[in-house]
Amino acid sequence: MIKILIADDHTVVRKGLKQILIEEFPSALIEEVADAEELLKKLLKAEWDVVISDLSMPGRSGLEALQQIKQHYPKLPVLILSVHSEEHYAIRVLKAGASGYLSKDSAPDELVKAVNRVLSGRKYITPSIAEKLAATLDQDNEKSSHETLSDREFEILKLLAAGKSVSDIAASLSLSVTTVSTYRARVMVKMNMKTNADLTLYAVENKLI
Amino acid sequence: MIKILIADDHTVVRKGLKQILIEEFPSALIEEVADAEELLKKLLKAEWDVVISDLSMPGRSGLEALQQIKQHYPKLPVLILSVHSEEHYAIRVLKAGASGYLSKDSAPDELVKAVNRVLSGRKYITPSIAEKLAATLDQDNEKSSHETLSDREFEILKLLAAGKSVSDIAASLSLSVTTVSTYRARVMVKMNMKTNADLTLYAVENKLI
DNA sequence: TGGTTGTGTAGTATCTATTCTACAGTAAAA
DNA sequence: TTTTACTGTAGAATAGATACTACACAACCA
Repeated sequence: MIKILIADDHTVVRKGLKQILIEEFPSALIEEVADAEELLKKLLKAEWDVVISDLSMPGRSGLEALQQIKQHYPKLPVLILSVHSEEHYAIRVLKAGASGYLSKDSAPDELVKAVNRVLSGRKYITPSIAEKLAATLDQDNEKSSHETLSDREFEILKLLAAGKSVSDIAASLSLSVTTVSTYRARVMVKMNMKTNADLTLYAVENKLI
Repeated sequence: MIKILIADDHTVVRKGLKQILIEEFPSALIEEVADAEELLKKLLKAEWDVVISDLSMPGRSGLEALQQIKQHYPKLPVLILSVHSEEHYAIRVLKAGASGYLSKDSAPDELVKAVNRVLSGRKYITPSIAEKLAATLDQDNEKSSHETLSDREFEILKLLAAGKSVSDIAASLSLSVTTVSTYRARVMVKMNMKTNADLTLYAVENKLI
């Protein structure tokens, strides 16, 4: 029996995914969790064949969760689901060890295809992601400046661009304010910017927010 | 029998919504469409008790669709669903005639509550939206909100939106920092905003910078 | 004409952010 | 395999921003 674990903070999305999967895998055992914490707990309690997880969840982010999963269960295939278009995340996510990246507006049969594929131990890469992958191999210099940021820095960039205060961010990520400020400073240097408004503008232009 | 029509371009979301509604209204007839075009077609073909529609769909937007629906079927209740937080859309959507506004991460029972409510002919307004509504009543809504600002306030708005710091502005205008801060606070109140990022976004949208 | 509202301006106390520095772990390079 | 570069993290001292309150003056309207 196939065991599938779904992690997403939106009930609607969880129900939808479950429905789609049940139709394709009637005999599968499918369970849901609403955040990264629960996800990690469930992994401890039982063995799973595949995890389908949202990228943006409250508390620990999906990316962090993914890294932890990969550390403890390197063989467990994880499919990452995201509201963001592939452009800005796919590569990052795959590098972190995901077996595939799907945007939330993918067709159901793409989901099914992806699940089947990762169940057989392979990766699920869409042609357009493959292209991006190839591109990053060629010239690393052509990439947009935010791609030179570390995961954490990128996370901070988005939050700042969206208008969150340094201390809010620190609180929500359980970091010290000064840490967040340090990230901010590094982002500013790397991206050659000075103010949060620059970040906001950049984020708008590049559809990061 | 209750007849519910769901419009959303994401299959996952449609399935999820349907699932939630079926659990609450087992005898209801629930159909789905994937875009505004189809939605309008379905409305022609049959009578519905409530429409639940996404705001952002390919082609014609949900807002446009809503306006057309309200023109032809003023009595048909429409619940608008959105990925955006209430802040920037709720009021606009309600003004266009929607019976309610729900963000996609609302809990399922909020959806059910909303549906029950609009089925009984009333509107579904969350407390926080109600507050926003009340706030906009006082204000002069004909002109864009920055026109209600005094000259000095507007000046500050532009400088802040461009990323200048409060103390830079104070220095360049030979004012006390606290004075500039006070202007900023007044701008925020008048424009119903919270962060400098909001100002930047507003300024970009309205081509002020 | 006298009350009310909007505007320009600040001070004090407090909260928030930044700078500069540091350190450990890891990945990459020599 | 040593060295170097980058990343994640934070503290102490300092700089910067905000809330709250206040006040004068002009305009408006009753």
